[in-house]
Amino acid sequence: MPGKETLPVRGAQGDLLRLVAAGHAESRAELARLSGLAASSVSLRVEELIGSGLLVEEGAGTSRGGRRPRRLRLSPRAGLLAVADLGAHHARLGLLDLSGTPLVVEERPCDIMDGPEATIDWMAGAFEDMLAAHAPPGVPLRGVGTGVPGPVDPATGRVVAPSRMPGWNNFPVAERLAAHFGLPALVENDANLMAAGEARAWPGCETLMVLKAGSGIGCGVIVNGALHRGRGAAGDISHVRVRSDSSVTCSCGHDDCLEAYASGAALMSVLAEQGIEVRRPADVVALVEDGVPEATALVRNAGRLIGEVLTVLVNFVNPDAIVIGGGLSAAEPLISAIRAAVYERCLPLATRDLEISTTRSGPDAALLGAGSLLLDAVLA
Amino acid sequence: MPGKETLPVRGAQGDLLRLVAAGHAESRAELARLSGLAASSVSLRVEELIGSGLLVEEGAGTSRGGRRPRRLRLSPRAGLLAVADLGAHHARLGLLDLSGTPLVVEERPCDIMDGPEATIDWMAGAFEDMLAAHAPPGVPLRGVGTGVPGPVDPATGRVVAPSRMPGWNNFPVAERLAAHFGLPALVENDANLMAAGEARAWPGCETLMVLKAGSGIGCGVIVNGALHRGRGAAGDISHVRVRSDSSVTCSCGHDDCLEAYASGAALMSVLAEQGIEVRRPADVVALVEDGVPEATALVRNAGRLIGEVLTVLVNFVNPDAIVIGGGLSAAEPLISAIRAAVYERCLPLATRDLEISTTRSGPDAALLGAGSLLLDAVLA
DNA sequence: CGGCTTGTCTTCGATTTCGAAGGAAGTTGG
DNA sequence: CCAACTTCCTTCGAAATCGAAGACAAGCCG
Repeated sequence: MPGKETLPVRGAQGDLLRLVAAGHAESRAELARLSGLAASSVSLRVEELIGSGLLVEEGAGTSRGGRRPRRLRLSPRAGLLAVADLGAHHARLGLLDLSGTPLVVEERPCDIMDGPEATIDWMAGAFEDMLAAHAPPGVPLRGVGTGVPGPVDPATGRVVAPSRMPGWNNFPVAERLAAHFGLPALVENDANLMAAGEARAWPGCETLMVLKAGSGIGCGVIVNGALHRGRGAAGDISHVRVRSDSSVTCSCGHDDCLEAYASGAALMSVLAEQGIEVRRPADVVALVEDGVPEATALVRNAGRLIGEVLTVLVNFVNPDAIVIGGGLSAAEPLISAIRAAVYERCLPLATRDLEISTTRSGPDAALLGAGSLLLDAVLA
Repeated sequence: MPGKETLPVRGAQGDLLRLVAAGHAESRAELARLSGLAASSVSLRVEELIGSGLLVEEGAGTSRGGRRPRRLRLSPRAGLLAVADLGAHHARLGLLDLSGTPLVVEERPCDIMDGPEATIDWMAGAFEDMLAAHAPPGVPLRGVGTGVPGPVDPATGRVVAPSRMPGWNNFPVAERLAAHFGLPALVENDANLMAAGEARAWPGCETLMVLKAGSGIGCGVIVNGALHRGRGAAGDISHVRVRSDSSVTCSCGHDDCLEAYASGAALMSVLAEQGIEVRRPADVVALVEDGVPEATALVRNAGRLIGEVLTVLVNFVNPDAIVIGGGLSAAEPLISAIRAAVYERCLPLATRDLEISTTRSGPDAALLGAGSLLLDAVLA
């Protein structure tokens, strides 16, 4: 009976379970090092966790010069997480086991303009479909989480002043989800989720900036290994004023915001003015790959503007890496223009070991991040 | 015999001592809440710490509705810290007890241009003078720390690529100090020390940006209550490109750095060109207070430029407060120009509860910060 | 004043954790 | 191949920690 009841989240067992689930530890020895507990205590608790079916021993790890460790994993039967990443016109949805490994990921069309009530109902229905189709019998759902394309107040789980989500302002999304499933629920900005997901793919990097370049421009920040939320808007770079000859007024009311020049939406509207039909950021990438000069020039300029904004932040934050994801990140000229700007203008101390590259987690980064953060809520 | 021997830094006693020393806890009950230990265990360990003369009970605190707590303090006889803040032409030096309370603070002229060897010898001599004059007999020195006006590699305690400290590059300052006194030693950038010092004066603020506006422009960042060091240059804002009509080349080799327009040094050189004699940032403040229009306009412009740079960082980091210190911070027009720029251009979510004001810890902020950080080294 | 509530601190048996010692299972290097 | 070393994991008595119960000391309030 693998933990149909509540999970052991308190005390030493909970600590050890968290370390394994978060992917920080894979063996009793590692658990001892990271938890600060004595090796003997770790063995005792791990034996109990295996006994209750939450952990499983799975083969041997690689030796570090001595006896090989016996690898520990979270049992796939310990529970499931249902996660989603809401976009403007479609959503990715997934089921993960408690170690964050996806069982199934789907993309379905939806429309957040229908408002929060309808969208949450739709999402709940989609989750139930997926559970019916893919969840092994007897494995309980432990938590639900979703990303939204707007700022979220970390204290309340409410969406706050979202520019692309009319009708959602101050709606208690997390509360509703929690009530519907009777489970811990998580709501977080989509770029923040991407950052949390990437963080697991960049071991050794304590400080990370993860840029989401899609229709909008978002950024998530990992500081000291943890997501930095600030007041819910942390990581915002879209409304930074950029140096420009012309003058464009942004939806926020100010002039010359980065978003008005370098977001996917801005690029698409310029292309449309030139009579080139594009519907999504991926179409822009396709134009660039086809060598359409107008598109390439636009994308390169967007990269330069983004890079100039990043220089300020790189000097200030000194990240270990900048990760670029989102629909536009597949466009090479964007990446190279960002790299050029950052390496040219930043302090040598800040760029000496700085890596700038595209996502390692791919399109599921946000779902993985939702799993990672949701785990903290489930095991707490 | 109040702990002439080594301090108990390991295990529960160490944890409790740290909590009291850092100012987080003042009673057994608070210690129990913050340490996670059972109240009974806390009482046992506290009794031992009092027995060994490290803690003292000092009167009663204020009731929170029930019995009044018996206040705990670090014994003034538990030990001393010697701390310094090196500037270009003068240094502040102080002796603190282990709870960070200053016994004595002095300002002495010195010249870091004499190079690291001479300066460290000078500092050691000054510390020994002060100890002889002010240290109660039998109270041991537990650690030594200093701030320097340049970046410091957090891993090695070496000064790295300092623009205003020729001869210091890569010099192992911390190592030398530690060797000279045979004690834990700390070396840190001066703005970072200011930030660590201010952090203790802003309880409830998890994320803080502390600007040091003096001859140069520095900034220290507190994220989640801890100093964010990055690669040693974190918090740098002096080499951000600003929007400007003219074009000035900075010492870093790039054009139009903030430092070249808004630092105290830059203001002084402009005033000098106009035939107005000034020798230190305080003289600029005096001119502003005397209503000299050239000085006021210059300072206000500097504030605007600094504020525009801060807008980017406020949107990104979402600090709870921006604290402005350093020699120029006494100039009202600087503060109000910074406020105007930040409140005008930042996202409402980021500025809603943002406080922008001058230092609460005053001119000793850096010394207090050195004490705070040094404590971690001493109790570790 | 005397209950009532809230919060602080101690006592003591039950439980958990520690740490030293040792066995198990590898790697490294003659 | 064997000896020396490393790392991983378990065993078992000693020591620290927990937590429930209660004494103690206030503030609150009629």
